Amino acid sequence: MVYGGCVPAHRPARIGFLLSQLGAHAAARFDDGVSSLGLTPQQAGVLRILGRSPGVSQRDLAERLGIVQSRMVALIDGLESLGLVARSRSATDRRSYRLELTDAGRDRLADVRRIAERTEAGLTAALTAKQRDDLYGSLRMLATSLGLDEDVHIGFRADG
Amino acid sequence: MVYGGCVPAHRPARIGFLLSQLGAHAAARFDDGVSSLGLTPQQAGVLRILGRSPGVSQRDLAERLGIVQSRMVALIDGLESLGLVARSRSATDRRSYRLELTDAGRDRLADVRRIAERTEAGLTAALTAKQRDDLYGSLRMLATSLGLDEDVHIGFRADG
DNA sequence: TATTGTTATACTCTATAACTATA
DNA sequence: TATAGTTATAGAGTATAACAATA
Repeated sequence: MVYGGCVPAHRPARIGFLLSQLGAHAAARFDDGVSSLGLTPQQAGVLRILGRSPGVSQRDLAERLGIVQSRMVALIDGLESLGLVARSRSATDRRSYRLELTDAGRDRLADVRRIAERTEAGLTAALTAKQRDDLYGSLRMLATSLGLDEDVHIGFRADG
Repeated sequence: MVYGGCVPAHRPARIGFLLSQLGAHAAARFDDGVSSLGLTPQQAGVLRILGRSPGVSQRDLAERLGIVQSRMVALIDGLESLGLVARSRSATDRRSYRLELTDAGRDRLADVRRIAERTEAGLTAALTAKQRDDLYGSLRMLATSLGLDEDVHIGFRADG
């Protein structure tokens, strides 16, 4: 028995519930933050991926974000009309676009990262630095063991 | 400096993202489970609360679950037609209902708890018992520090 | 006058499938 | 024939606000 004595061997299942509850809360706080930039969490996710992988197509992007191709159209339309993303035709396959951040898009991505760090700080304010690192390690191990991709994130939305 | 050396002092914000990602995954797995019982996660949530607090009104229930009163009507209608929940008029205030589990409802609640434990086991299979307990402690501390209620759970839904 | 439960309506978000242009 | 992008439409889920019965 590894249990330290303060936790019953048949403790009710709570980690799943807490993860779901905290995850919804974290997503809502991030939504609050990017809303102040005039962005949705989905738009922020597109900026993040384009920052790391310039030149991807709408189809690639849709697959990485776990959404349908047809939804990507309006998503990129919006970012393009904000001047944050630019479409150009691929030289090798004229059916597909090369998507890239504009200079303004790179600036906005930096804003998004600041928002993410501020959200993170607000979430974990009650933890010590060691607790934060341990938690990060456990969550990473969980995500890896469950085969969750670094980008794909079906649930990153507001939910109130 | 408390950092152990393996984590940079300016590590990017990831705990919020991981919480949101894992939370969505946990909710989706729980949804899979209760779907096999013919229930939605919301219906399962109602059963859970009624198991602990028999006799509450629809309004109380709506507030605890963080949803609107008007949505509760169809939710209870469904559970009533499944024979899992019973409405009776309150003796002291004939505007409101007393909501209670039926015998079948109690049986189904036991099924839901089994599903929750199975989901939990699947989620945390990669962790040692000590890691599980530490993680549980950290998540509890987070939820408490953020003022998250034990019942209210705006994000417990499918998301695919 | 305020509150519980109810209903009707409208709105948001999303997937599906049909369409075009290129390959 | 298959694929990238596009469009139109329909469906699910939701909140909003007006209503009846009771306090």
